[in-house]
Amino acid sequence: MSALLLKLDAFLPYKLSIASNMVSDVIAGSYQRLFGLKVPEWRILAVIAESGGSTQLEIGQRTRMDKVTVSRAARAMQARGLVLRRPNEGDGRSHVLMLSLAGISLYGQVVPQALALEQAVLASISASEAMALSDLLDRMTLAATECLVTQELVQQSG
Amino acid sequence: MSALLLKLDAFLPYKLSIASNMVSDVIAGSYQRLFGLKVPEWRILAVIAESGGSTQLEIGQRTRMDKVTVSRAARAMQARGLVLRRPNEGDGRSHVLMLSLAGISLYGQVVPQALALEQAVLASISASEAMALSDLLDRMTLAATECLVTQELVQQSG
DNA sequence: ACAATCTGGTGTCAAATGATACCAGATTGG
DNA sequence: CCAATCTGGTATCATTTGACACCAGATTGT
Repeated sequence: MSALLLKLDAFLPYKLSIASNMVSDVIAGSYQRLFGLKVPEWRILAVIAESGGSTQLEIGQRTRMDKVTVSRAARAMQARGLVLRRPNEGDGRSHVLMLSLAGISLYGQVVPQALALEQAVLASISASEAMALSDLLDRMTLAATECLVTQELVQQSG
Repeated sequence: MSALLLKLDAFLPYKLSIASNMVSDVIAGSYQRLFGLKVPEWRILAVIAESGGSTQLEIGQRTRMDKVTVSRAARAMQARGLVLRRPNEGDGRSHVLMLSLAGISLYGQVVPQALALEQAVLASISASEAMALSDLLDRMTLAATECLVTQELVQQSG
């Protein structure tokens, strides 16, 4: 029928999207139900816990989330008492976000759940396969990033 | 600091999400720019082209898109003259969506572009690695689907 | 030091997405 | 048959998401 063949089920970007959406649904649903956390919120929790303290800018760069998304999620978590804002000594415009005791405690509950979910999703995948998958995802991310950059250049000149 | 260790950068669901979003951005941007097609629209185009004719229900099941999303995208494509609606002889409630000549023509342009983008994203990945990736994504999708089902059961009984 | 510019963060608004209610046609049971 | 229920599809509404404008504070050049 068509000059070139395209089987949607074999099209990798499509499969990647389906897999990611499925996994995200599982994770998002679980965190929402158990902890009342949305995805941006739990990402912020993770980043702050790892770093010990970050500005919103750093969080955005690290997680590739929009700065508006970060702003909203951070305020919600502050309102819930999970996150504290300390003035940033180096720059009066930004603040350093840190976990409160409640935030640390919640993080302690979230981590085992996260690892359990990861195990569930990787149920049928061996450790070496998981490492290979991780590497392949990195390479795809890198290649896609380069595509995006050149696209944006075209956008500007066109 | 934390009882259990969680490195966000090594957390596979997170990496999967990042990779998928990057790739989706590349594809979505390209199709929007070149053909004026949004992701749901191009998926519908692909499904109809492969099947030769589908109802919206079939498209939704096949692509896991919400039926509302399918409905809107199908109407937009009909308005653009890419898609025709024929009454479904077996069921008066639904219609069979088919490609018009313009739709077939557009599909002919879209397919090579899709394959080229796939190649670009897979630039640093060998054919055998791509097959392995495809297989791993399938298994993750399956595992996540099972998780979702059990979650929904919990939701109901709780 | 101060004018001009730049940047982190937030408010506002528009577009996208999904849940719910609803309608027309189909199916089932008496 | 026809009443009751079910299902494909659409309209409506609430929520989420991102683009843009804006503000306060920082940086740079003279």
